[in-house]
Amino acid sequence: MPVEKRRSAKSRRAIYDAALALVTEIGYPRTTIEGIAARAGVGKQTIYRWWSSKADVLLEAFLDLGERTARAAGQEPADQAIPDTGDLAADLKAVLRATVDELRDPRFEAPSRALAAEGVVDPELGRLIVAKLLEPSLQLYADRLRAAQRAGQIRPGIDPRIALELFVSPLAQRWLQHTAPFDYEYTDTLVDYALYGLAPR
Amino acid sequence: MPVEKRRSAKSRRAIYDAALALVTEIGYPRTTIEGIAARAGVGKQTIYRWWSSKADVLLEAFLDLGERTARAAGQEPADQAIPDTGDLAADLKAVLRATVDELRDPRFEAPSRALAAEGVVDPELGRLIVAKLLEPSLQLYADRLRAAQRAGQIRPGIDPRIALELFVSPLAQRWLQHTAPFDYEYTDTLVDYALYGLAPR
Amino acid sequence: MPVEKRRSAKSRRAIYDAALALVTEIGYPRTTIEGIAARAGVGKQTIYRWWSSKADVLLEAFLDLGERTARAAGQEPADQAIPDTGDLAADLKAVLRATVDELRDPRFEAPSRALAAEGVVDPELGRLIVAKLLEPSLQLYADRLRAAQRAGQIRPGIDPRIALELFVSPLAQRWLQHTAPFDYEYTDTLVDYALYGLAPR
Amino acid sequence: MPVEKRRSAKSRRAIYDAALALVTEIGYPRTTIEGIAARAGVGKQTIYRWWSSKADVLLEAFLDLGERTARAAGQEPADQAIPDTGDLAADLKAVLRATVDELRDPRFEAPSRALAAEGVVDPELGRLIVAKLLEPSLQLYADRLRAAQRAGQIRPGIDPRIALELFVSPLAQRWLQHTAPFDYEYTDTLVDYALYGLAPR
DNA sequence: TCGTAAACGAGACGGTACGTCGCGTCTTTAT
DNA sequence: ATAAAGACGCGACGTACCGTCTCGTTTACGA
Repeated sequence: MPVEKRRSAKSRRAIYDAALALVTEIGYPRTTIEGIAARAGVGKQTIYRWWSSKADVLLEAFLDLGERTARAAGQEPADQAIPDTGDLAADLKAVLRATVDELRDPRFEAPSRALAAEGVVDPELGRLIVAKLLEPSLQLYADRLRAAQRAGQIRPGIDPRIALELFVSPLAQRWLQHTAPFDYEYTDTLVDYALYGLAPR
Repeated sequence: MPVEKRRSAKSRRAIYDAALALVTEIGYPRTTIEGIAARAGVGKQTIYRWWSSKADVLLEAFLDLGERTARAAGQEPADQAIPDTGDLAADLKAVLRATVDELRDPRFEAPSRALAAEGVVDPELGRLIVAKLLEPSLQLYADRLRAAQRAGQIRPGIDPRIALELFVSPLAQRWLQHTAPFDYEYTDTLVDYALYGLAPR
Repeated sequence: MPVEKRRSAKSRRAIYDAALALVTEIGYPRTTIEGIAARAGVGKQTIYRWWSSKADVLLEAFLDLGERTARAAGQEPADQAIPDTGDLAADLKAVLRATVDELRDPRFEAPSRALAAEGVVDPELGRLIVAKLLEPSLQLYADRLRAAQRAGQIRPGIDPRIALELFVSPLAQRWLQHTAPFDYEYTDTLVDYALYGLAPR
Repeated sequence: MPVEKRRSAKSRRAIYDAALALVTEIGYPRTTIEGIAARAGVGKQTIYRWWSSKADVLLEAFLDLGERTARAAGQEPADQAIPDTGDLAADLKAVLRATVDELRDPRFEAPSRALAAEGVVDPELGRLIVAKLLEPSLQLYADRLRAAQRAGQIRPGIDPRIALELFVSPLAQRWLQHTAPFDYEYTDTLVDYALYGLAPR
């Protein structure tokens, strides 16, 4: 990357930090590029030079936050996977409980809501979010479901990419719209319903 | 409503039409109150007098659109319900297919995406949207599921308010994020998975 | 003027005052439209709405200053003329001495230098300055010279519009370029040279 | 000049050419240092290293242009003088006609107007312009007038430094403000008026 | 003859001001 | 008397240049 060579790492850090802080403190709509630049002690042009929009800055800042958090948790970015203890229901419940915790973390809450909202309305950004943020996680679910399928714990005809939506989408939806309690009991229930269905057996 | 007495029905109509048209034509972010006023041939103050924000205008315009559309389809606003032919799967599939059609209608697409996005980020608006737009529909699903429960087609312990999320949320999520095909085959599959679960029976 | 009816007199006054003050205090190049707006307690748009450029603001402010100054001196704007005591040389010397005083007044100095400079480089503005600022004064000189011509104090073939340049232009030029002393002695000399020529009589 | 030893002659040429071309093509205010650097194929720092401002560059570029033009006309830079045929009026008229031609040359017009304007507003630059650009020419007029004085063609008491302003300043003023025709007839008239005065003899 | 230090091109950087857009409020004009 | 029309103070937009500051890369010197 000869183009990026001259890029100032210090400015980039400061911009990420400022963007995340502002979104958390005053909310996404009241966060402005001027505000980010001022808080980061950076010229506006330095932002416009490398990012195309407020949402773009936030997306990268958020991805960076994710990486740093993961690294701080001792994980290499690559070796993430859903545990496979042999008990599919337990494994899924555990992961969803962790997701609940994460979505409630105030450092994540504001930026990810903002990105979700913006992605709904800006198709280009939406595609980026799906590709960089969502897809990797969904892939992990799909992998785990396929393993369960091989182990005979899931019916052979089931499409894992659709199956995972049965618990992932309701969770996302409740979080986005805070329509109802958002807790471990809920996610546990979701897994049970999804695995065993609604109809009598 | 004595306060609303003096309100001009003609202006209101013009404002609704302008708002919906602009959101469809140029998108929500580029739709402005000034633009709506100009297009409606109305003073800005007339908008500010009755609505508190761009989103507020759009929400009411959209509710009005829904009512007019329903009325045009010959239904009284009150007697909407999910059909009950006795075959739960078939009934749900039919309703979801109709939902797919509606969400694809360009007249609905732009405004409802805009509202969904704005609601994620603006809690006050989010509450309004849930209450006025979503809740009524969800109630219909819950009613139908309860009927099925009474008929023994759904296990007794199942909570209908969670159960309905198994097919409604994935649908909503795919539509918001256009992550994958959005068609009848998909909704049919969703109903099957939800009713009969993923695990072998 | 139906268009100007809505114009705020208070803002206009504040803008004129701010513009003149800033040009005097920090100089024309460092005077900015933002600065004027801030000092006047006015939105930038209010300036851009009514004037096309910084120079345009300053020209009008300066014309206004001239009018107010004249009115404060008790004169009606219309009845300005060069005195005619019968002694042409004395009359011209008196007027030029007054001009020297005015050009040295710090309230006039900065704005008029700025306008002169800008007019040299911006033809449109230059035309305005000549028409509104210079031409009226030059006309007075021409009138006085014509009267002298009728009285036989100036040769019949002389073109008054060129003749007046013999003393007016050197004065202006010295002022603009401060090349040399700028005082009563100088202007008196100018009048003598111009009236009686350089060659022996 | 040990300091200037390493200075690149090629860059200097390119910068002069770019500066003059840009001022002519797009005008002084829209000419920028970045623009000059880009057009000259030179880094900005190379300009900042040797000149202190846009005006400074232009002044040197213009002086250089003058030297090159004079050299191209076959003259040594030093032996410029106003001809002395014994007929003062004729000599002055001839020189002023040449000045008219030069001031109309488009290669000179734009840069010299720009410098004149900037010099009015920037005292430091104004002093430089007077010293390097104007003073030498004025000195030639003063010399010629003194010679005429010695020859008895000008009254003994006349101050040549003021006398020359009678025709030089009006010419400069008309050119700066294009208030009126700028031609041979005008300059001839100026010389006549200046030499023989306005009053009857 | 070859290092080495300068000058160089390129262009990122922290800034300031630009001229525009839209906000929400307030005032005027014309029904 | 009630709106439309639109001026107002304000704040942010995205852009253009400013003058400073690294970056490698020539380039010409003097050791």
